[in-house]
Amino acid sequence: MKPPPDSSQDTRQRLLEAAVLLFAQKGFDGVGIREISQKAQANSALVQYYFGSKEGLYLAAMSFLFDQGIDSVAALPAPPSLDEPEAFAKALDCLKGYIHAFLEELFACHDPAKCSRELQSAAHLFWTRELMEPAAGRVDIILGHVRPYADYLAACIRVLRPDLAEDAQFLMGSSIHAQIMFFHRDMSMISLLRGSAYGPQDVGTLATHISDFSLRGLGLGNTLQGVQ
Amino acid sequence: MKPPPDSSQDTRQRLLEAAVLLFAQKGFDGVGIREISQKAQANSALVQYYFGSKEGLYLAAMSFLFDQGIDSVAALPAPPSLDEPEAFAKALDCLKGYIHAFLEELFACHDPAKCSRELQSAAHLFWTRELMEPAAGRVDIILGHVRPYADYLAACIRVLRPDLAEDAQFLMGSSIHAQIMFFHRDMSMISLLRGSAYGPQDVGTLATHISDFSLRGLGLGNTLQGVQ
DNA sequence: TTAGGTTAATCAATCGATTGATTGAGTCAA
DNA sequence: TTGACTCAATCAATCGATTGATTAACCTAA
Repeated sequence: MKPPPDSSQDTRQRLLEAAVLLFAQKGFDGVGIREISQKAQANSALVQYYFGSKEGLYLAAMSFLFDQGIDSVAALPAPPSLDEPEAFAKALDCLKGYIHAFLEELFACHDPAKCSRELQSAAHLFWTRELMEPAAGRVDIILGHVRPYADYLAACIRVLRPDLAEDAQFLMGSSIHAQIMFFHRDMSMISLLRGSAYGPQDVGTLATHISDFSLRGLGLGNTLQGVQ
Repeated sequence: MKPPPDSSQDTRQRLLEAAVLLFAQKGFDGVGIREISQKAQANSALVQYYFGSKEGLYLAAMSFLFDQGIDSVAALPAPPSLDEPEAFAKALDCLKGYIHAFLEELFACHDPAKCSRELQSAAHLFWTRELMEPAAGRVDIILGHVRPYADYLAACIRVLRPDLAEDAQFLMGSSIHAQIMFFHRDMSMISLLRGSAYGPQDVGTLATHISDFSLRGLGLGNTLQGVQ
C-alpha cells in the first residue's frame, strides 16, 4: 500500500534517459558520468553496475532510442509497388506525407514542459551526432535506425521515376533527405543568417516548400498546379 | 648555411595546423593539448604561451582557417545584378559554377600525401562541427566564414527568381546548400547505405545532379535540355 | 512465525590516470 | 644583459572506474 521505492529498473531507466539527453546535447566526450548520474539522481557507480562502462551506457542509450523508436515512418501508409493501380498518385501522397512527418518529428516539441517528446527531440540530436561519425561497432544500430527512412523514400521514388537508374534514384532521394535534415541540423546557422529560426510552427511551410521544390526537382513539376 | 632552427613563429604555426587537424577530427573535447603538441612536435606548455589556453588555441585555429580562407568562392565571377544585361544567363552560370566549386572544395584531396589541401579538407570538417553548435562568442567568426557563401547563392537566386519574396528565395537557397553539404557531411552514412562513398572523382556527377535537380526545383526546368 | 541466508541495488570513499594550466630554469640570438 | 622562446617538472582538478559496506527484499528451513 505504501508508494513503491524506486524499483531497481527505474533507476536504470533514469540513467538511460539522462544519458540520452546529455549525450545528445554535449556529445560523448562532453559529459561525464558524474553529471549524468546527478541528473538522474543516482550514484555514479551505477553506471558501471548497470552498463559496465561509460561506453556501455552510450551504447545502451542508442539501443534504448532504437527500441522505443519513433514510429512516425511506420505510421505512414506503406508506399505502393510499381504494378499497383494508381501507384503514381499514391506514391505522390506518400512522399508528401513522409516529408511532413519527418519534419514534424525533427521539430517535435522543444517546449520546456515535461513533454514526453523531450526525449524524441534529443533523440534526433543524438542520431545527428552519430550520423556524422558512425563509430565502428555501432554501425548496425545506426543502420537499423536509418534504413527504414531511406527505404521508404526510395520506394516512393521508384514509383515516381521508374525510368531512372538506381544510382540516379539514390541521388534524388539524397537531395530530398538533405533538405529535410538541413532545416533541423543547421537551425542555429539559419537563425544567425536570417535573424530568426524555423520552429515547430513552420513545419507546414517547410514541408510545402520541400515538397514543391523536390517534386519539380524530380521532374514532376507538371503535377504541381500554380507554380511556374 | 645551417638549417634554420625552427623560427619561433614556425612552432606557433605547427601548433595551429595540428590543432586544426585534430580539432576537426575529434572535436574540442576529443583532443588534449598534449596530443596536439605532440603532433606539432612542440612542448605542451607552448599552448598557454602562445594562445593563453586550450580555448584560445581553438579560437586561433578558427581565425587561422578564416584568414587563409578558401577562396574558391572569391575566385568565382561575381554574380550579376538584376538590371545587368543578360543577367539571367550569367546568374545561371554563376549558380552552376558555385555548386561545382563548393563541392570540389568539400571533397578536396583526401590524399595522405602532404597535400596543402589536407588542411582544407580538415577545415570543412572543422566548420561543419562548429556550424552545428555555434558557441556564443565565436559567432562572428563563423558568420564571417559562412556569409560569403550565403550571399553568393542569394545573389544568384535573386536574379533567377526575382518574382519570389525574400523568404521564398531564402528557402530556395537553403534547399541548394542543403544538398551540397549533405553529400559531404553524410559521407559515412551514404557509404553505409549504398555500399560505397562519393569521392573527389564524383564531384562532376554530384554537381550535375544538384544543378539539374535545383534548377528544376527553382522552377527553371524549361532552361534545361533533355530532362523531363 | 521466525531466524538465518541470499540476492540485487545503492552508497560513500577512493583508485590511478589524465586533464588544462603553471612554474622556474634553461637556451640562444641580438 | 636582455628578451623571446622552449623545456621538463609539477600543480590542482577531474576523469572513468573500483572497492567494501549498507540496505531492503526475498527465500527457506526450523
